[in-house]
Amino acid sequence: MAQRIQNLRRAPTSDSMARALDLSGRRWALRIVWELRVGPLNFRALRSACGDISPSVLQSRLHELRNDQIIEKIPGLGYRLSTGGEKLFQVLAQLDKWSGTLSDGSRRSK
Amino acid sequence: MAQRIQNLRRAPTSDSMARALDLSGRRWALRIVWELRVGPLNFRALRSACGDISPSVLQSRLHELRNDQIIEKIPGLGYRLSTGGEKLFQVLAQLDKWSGTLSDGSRRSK
DNA sequence: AATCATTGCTACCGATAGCGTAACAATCAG
DNA sequence: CTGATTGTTACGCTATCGGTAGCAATGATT
Repeated sequence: MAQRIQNLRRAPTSDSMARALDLSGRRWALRIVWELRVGPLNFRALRSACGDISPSVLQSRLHELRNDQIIEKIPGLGYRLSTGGEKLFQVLAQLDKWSGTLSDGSRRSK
Repeated sequence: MAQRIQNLRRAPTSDSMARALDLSGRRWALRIVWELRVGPLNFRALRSACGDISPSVLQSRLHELRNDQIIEKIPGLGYRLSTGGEKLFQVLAQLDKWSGTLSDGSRRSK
């Protein structure tokens, strides 16, 4: 593993990766993708799945995610992952596994 | 009542995953981890690697990431990924691959 | 020692993003 | 019709972010 890091030593962060990281850095963006993993959810169901996130923020994220073609809106059904979104979900599945190792004594710092 | 269709079966998002997603949702958090993949960087180098992020935000993220034991501070060397941080890096490597497929026509929406 | 450069970091403040609540029109059930 | 449920927007408030400047501490150079 130290070797793997070694090999990447000179690769600068790609534009696409910077975009992906920027996307991830918006509140609720990944959570929304994660909640859609089980199938389509409509606006209100999605909202409650995310712990009653503010509807204005949800609306923003939905637009952005649609813009990036990660989710799509199906009239009468709600929102669901696109093909690309399902690929992103695979990554999040890894994150889910990793999250189990997150130290527990970590509450918001200041 | 239409809700009977929605909330049938769903593995609820675990607390640890919610924490991980929350962490990812803070600006620059994952980018910082990503930039540290090449090895330790000191405060100013890290800042410039992230595209001259505001030092106050960087400082906050560094505290939080240290709190979650994702990075550690090495006196005289700067900041580097901890063991857990390197595991997170593996996940980000997946994200990096995925990012290549991110649709290009997506500029910030509002 | 005096000077200069570099370091990590903080202070300040304007700008933006996010939150919470309340509503709205449209649709559909009864 | 009435009443419930939908997606969505409006509003005002707070928290977070961003940009610039500046500090004290350390180390090198003269």
